[in-house]
Formats: sequence, C-alpha cells, structure tokens
Amino acid sequence: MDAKKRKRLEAAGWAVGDTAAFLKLTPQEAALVEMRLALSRSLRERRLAAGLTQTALAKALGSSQSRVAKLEGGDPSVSLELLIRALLSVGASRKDVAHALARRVA
Amino acid sequence: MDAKKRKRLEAAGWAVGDTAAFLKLTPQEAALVEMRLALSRSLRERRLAAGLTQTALAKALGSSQSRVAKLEGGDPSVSLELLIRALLSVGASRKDVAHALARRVA
DNA sequence: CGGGTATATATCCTACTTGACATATGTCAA
DNA sequence: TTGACATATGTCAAGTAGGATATATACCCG
Repeated sequence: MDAKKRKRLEAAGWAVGDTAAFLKLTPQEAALVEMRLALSRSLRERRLAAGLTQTALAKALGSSQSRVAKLEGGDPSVSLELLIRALLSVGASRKDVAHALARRVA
Repeated sequence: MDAKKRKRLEAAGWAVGDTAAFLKLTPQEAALVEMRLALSRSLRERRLAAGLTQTALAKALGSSQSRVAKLEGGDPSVSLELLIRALLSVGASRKDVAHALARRVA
C-alpha cells in the first residue's frame, strides 16, 4: 500500500526540477521518476530524428496523439510499459531501451 | 489496437522455449517478451541472493505473495512497471535495472 | 505421519491505465 | 486573416493490471 502514496506524490507535481530532493521521495521512487523522464526524452529524440509526427507514431504504436504527447511530456498517468513500447515502435532495440533507461537525466 | 492481439497471443502460451520464432511475433513483440523474461529472472536471482521469501519481498513492495510469484513466473498479466519496481525493491539501482533489461535470455 | 514454510495457481473486486475525442495553443504560409 | 498542421491538455468510458484471499503443491524436519 505504499505504491498508492507514491502515485499520489507523483500526481502532485514532479515534472519540475531535480526530482529527488524536492519532494520527499525514497531512492526507489526517485529512480522510477528518473527512468520515466529518461525514457520520455529518448522517445522524443528518436521520434524527431525519425521525422515522425506524434500522430504518426501514435498510429504505429496503436495509440493516439494525445497519449504520445503525454508520454513525451512525462505525464504521471503513463506507464513505463507504454513508454517502452513506444520506444520500440520508433525503432529502438532492447539494448537501446536499456541504454535510454540508465541515461543521466538531472 | 494491435496491442490487443499481442495480449491475446501472449496470454496463450509463451512461457516455453525460444519465444520469437515459435509464435509469429514482430521484433517489437519479441523484444517485449524478452525484456519481461530477463527482468523476471534477475528478480528471482536478486531475491534469492538477498535471502528473501516471496512474502517478504511482497511486503517490501507493497504487493502480495501471489503477485510476486507471477512476476517471477513471467505471467503475462504483469507489467514491466511492476517488474521494475520489484527489482528496485530488492536493492537494484537504475543501472542494475538497465543491465538486467538488456541481459541475454534465449 | 503431521506441522511448518515456500511457492504456484485461481478467483474476486477495485483502481488504474488507456484510447478516443474535444479543444487549446502555436507556427507557418498563402 | 484564414487555413493547415503539430503539439499540449482535459475528460471519460472501458478494459485490464493490481492486491487480497483461498487453496494447492512441495519440501523439510520432528
């Protein structure tokens, strides 16, 4: 039941700044947030590099433009699952995803 | 709406053998399955190495023993999200997760 | 044999994620 | 300005992953 609290915290307002210290996040919560952020950024970069619009990516992913915007915007309502699927959709390999995941973000 | 089909396929029976060729999976679908598998294995290893029972891990994760069993068993109903949270719960760092994610599995 | 512990599997109900849609903002060009 | 295109944001119904719980199987030891 601690995941609930986490969701709550995240929902509040993380998009800004250095996530860890600002809110009182456990290292694990922080890691999760950082991963999301790192994947979001990689997604946007890869999409742009591929010359795709959000709409085009959405279609390839079987999703909608609005959700792609949320993916890239780091919206708390998106899961790592979808983020990763999106990366695969823009041509990332498993290794690429792993690399993106570990990427420095702060 | 292609994700649906994927779910369907996965639900059928992948746990066995070399995933990719057996069912007709797209490279992306295969990558996803491999990632899940790789993370599952790392999770089990780390848990055992830490001398934890599924129940203990479940408590630390804020989940239940049954779900941990599914996480480790590669049940199609578990998300990468939870898998990653579980890894963090057994002390994995972001880098560790990335490494586990890319890990060879076949 | 019986009890204890660890894990696997099944079912239920809730809460979350998701796709779809509507709309807002912004940019560029005719 | 107007229209076309790209992206951001909000809402919501529907499907699904999640936690809880119960039960099954397996192992070990007394």
